[in-house]
Amino acid sequence: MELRHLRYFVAVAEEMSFNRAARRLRMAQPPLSTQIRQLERELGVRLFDRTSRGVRLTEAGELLLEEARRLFVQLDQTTRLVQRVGHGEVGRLALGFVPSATNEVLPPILREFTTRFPGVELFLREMRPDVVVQRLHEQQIDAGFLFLPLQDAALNVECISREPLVLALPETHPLAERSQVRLQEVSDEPFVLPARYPMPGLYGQVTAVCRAAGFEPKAVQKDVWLMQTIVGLVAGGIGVALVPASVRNLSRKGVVYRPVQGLSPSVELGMVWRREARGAVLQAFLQVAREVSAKGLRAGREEKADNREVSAGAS
Amino acid sequence: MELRHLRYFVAVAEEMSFNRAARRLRMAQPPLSTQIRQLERELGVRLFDRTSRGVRLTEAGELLLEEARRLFVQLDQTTRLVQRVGHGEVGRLALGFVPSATNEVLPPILREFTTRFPGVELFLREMRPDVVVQRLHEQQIDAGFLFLPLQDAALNVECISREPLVLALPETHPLAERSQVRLQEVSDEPFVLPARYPMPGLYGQVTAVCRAAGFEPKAVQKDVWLMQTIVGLVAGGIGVALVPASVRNLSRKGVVYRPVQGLSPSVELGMVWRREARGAVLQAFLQVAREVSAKGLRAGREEKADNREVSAGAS
DNA sequence: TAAAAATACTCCATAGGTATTTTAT
DNA sequence: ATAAAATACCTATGGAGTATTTTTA
Repeated sequence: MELRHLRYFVAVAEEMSFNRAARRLRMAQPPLSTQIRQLERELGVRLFDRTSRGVRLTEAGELLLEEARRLFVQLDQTTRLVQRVGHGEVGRLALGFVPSATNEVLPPILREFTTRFPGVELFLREMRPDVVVQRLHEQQIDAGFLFLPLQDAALNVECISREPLVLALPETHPLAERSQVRLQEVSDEPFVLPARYPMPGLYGQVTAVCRAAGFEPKAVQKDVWLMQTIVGLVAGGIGVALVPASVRNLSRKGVVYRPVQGLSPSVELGMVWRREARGAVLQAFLQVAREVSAKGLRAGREEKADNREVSAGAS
Repeated sequence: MELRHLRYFVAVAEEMSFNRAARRLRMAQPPLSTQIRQLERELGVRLFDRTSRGVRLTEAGELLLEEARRLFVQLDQTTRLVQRVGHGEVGRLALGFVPSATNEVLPPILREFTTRFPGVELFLREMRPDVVVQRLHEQQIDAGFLFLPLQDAALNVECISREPLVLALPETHPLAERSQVRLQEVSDEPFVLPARYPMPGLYGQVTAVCRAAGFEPKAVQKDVWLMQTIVGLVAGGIGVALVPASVRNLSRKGVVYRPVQGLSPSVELGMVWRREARGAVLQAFLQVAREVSAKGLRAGREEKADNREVSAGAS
């Protein structure tokens, strides 16, 4: 039996006539008769009583009509749902990310994604970057956000935002007067340093930048996990810190942020997922993230251009 | 989409391989690939992730697999049920009959039918013969049992049992001594006569038989509806009556039944149904009734043969 | 490189069309 | 006599087969 048989059967049953049904099905009457006979033969049951003016359903036919309609409804619903799932419009998505991702990057992505894919159930979990990688391998999360670099053959990585480090100073600090500083000027200051994980990440960026400026940062406090904590310590006058520009969004009282002269936007927040992952929901999310991020990076470049002008004016 | 596509899809999903699935489906691998691609294209969704060792279902595929299986189960149940209904194994059947039908004819038919078609819901209703005809036309009942003759162009009639009239006598009646009587011997007796309906029926039989014997029955009581009442009146000594032989099954105290010499089994109980009725349940019932009745008639002939011998011995 | 799926083509089974007959009112 | 379905026969779409290439782990 094929769906064709049932479609034809329903048409004949509804039209109460082979001729009219054939017209409705855009086909000739004889092949329609043939197909219905095939169906009757396969079932071993007469479905219609043929009279000289049209046809009438038998009891078995009445039953089959009901069931066939139900079946087509079910099939229709199934196709719609399969399509929605296939297009990533329905499903679930688990994300793991370092808290800093919520400063600038994640909110607009999530806003756009939940708007465009309201059928997707989101599971959001903040976690340390090494845990992000671990959970990805364990398939506990579908994608993650953390500071680059990251190398893992099983994972795909895409830079989703790029920003410079800025210097966080206690507002009472002499350099707070300045609109811009050079890194060498803080080479002897005590530094509050971010946590080291089994990966370069932000700590690597900070130390690399300092080394490039010709000094090793003196840690007054290290392995601080949250940016919020870092700027809190800075506000307390414990020391200074190099933090991603987006941390300014925290706008902590008692702390000022100053651009560092000659520092390129080198802090990259990356989006990470399993290389072999194929889920449509994930693909849809990646796509949305890319689009939003493209806007963000464009805005970032414009901002950076503004900065240059400002700094040029100030210098 | 055709069921073929879903069948193939389920096979591939279950085998996790186009090659194995093709083998299971007794077909070559390329056309299988083609059909699956057709399905994917029609749905606009990838159902499998192809790898170099086999395939894996996508999320959409997982969903479709579940739904397709459910759909096939539903289809299977539907076909079975349609077949049962088509063969008259499931359904309902309403019968109307004159009370006399329960003396001999109906019980074995019903016993056989309910045994062979336990899925059929029976509605039984005793009614006057004219009401049987009326209810048939109104489609309130599917078949009826009543005394013949009956002519109605819209109805089919089949004789289901044939029996002679016998003479019911009060046990105190002089003729009760005899093992057999001639009809002329009761030509002056008062008769209890059955009811006349707008049809010949039993009343017609009785009067016809008497007229053939050369007299008109003197009615002491007429229009009696139930055989039970007739024999009750006979037991009360009110008169005699001619009743179908099967009435002897009532075995009313105070009444004896005597065969009437030379009387052929001319009382026919008929099975009646609408000529255009096509219901499978009805057809099945008619068939069973015919089979049982055939046995009954055979038994009847044997009994009659026995009677002849007895009467021959007694004469 | 080896196993699996995709592609390119060929063929034939059968769905569908045309002409006609049969059937039932 | 007429309207509808069945039958007979023909056509051609597309499902399935064979040989080969492409892909990916």
